[in-house]
Amino acid sequence: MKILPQEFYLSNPSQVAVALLGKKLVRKIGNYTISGIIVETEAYYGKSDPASRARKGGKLSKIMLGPPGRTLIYMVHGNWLLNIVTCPKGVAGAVLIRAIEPLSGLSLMMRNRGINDVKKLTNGPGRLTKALNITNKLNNLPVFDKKSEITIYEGRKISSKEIAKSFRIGVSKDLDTPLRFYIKGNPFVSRP
DNA sequence: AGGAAGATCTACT
DNA sequence: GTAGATCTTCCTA
Repeated sequence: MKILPQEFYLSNPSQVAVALLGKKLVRKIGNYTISGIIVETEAYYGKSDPASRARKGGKLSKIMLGPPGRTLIYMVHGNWLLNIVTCPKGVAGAVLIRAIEPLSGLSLMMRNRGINDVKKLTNGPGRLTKALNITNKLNNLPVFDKKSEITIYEGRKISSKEIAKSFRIGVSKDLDTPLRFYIKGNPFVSRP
C-alpha cells in the first residue's frame, strides 16, 4: 500500500479533510502496529477562524505555520487531540482526526482504553488518541515518512455520495460554513 | 505564581 | 440529558 506524499497536504484544510476520509492511519509502537480507516474529520484555519488554536499564538501556531504533513497534538479537557498540518509553510491550517474505524491491533487498543466494546474504541477525538497511545511526545512528526511512528496510507476510495458534512462539534464559536466531514452511515463516527 | 479556558469523556439520573 | 473530572498551555500580575 502506498504512503501519501507531502504534496497531498498542500491544499486548504477543508479539501484535505474531505480527501483524508477513507485513508488508512497507521500507528507503530515497537514491534506492534495499530491501524484504522479515517471516517471523520474537521477543518481548522488560521487567525480568521475563531475556534482555531493558531489564534492564540505560541508553540502550536508555529507548528501550524510550518510545513504540511506533520502531526499537531495538543490537550483539551484532559484529552490529546490529533491533527495534521495543511497548507504550505507560512500559512496556518490543520485537520482534526475525530474518528477512525479499527482495522488491526484491536487487542492493543482495548488494553489502552480498558474496554472491550469495539464500537466505542475510537469513535471520538480523545478516545482514538488514547487507543493509539498518542501523546505530545509525538508532536511535529512527518506522516509522509515511512520511519515515523504515525503515518497515513492510501486506503479505500470514497465517492462523494458517501460523504456527509455538518458544523463542527464542541466549538464555542464556529464559522458560517460546515467544516466537519464524515462517511455517511459508518458506525464509528462520533455523532450521526 | 496563579488562574482560566478549552476542538472532551464518563457516569449517573 | 446533565454534571463533574480532566491537565496543558497561555495570559496576567
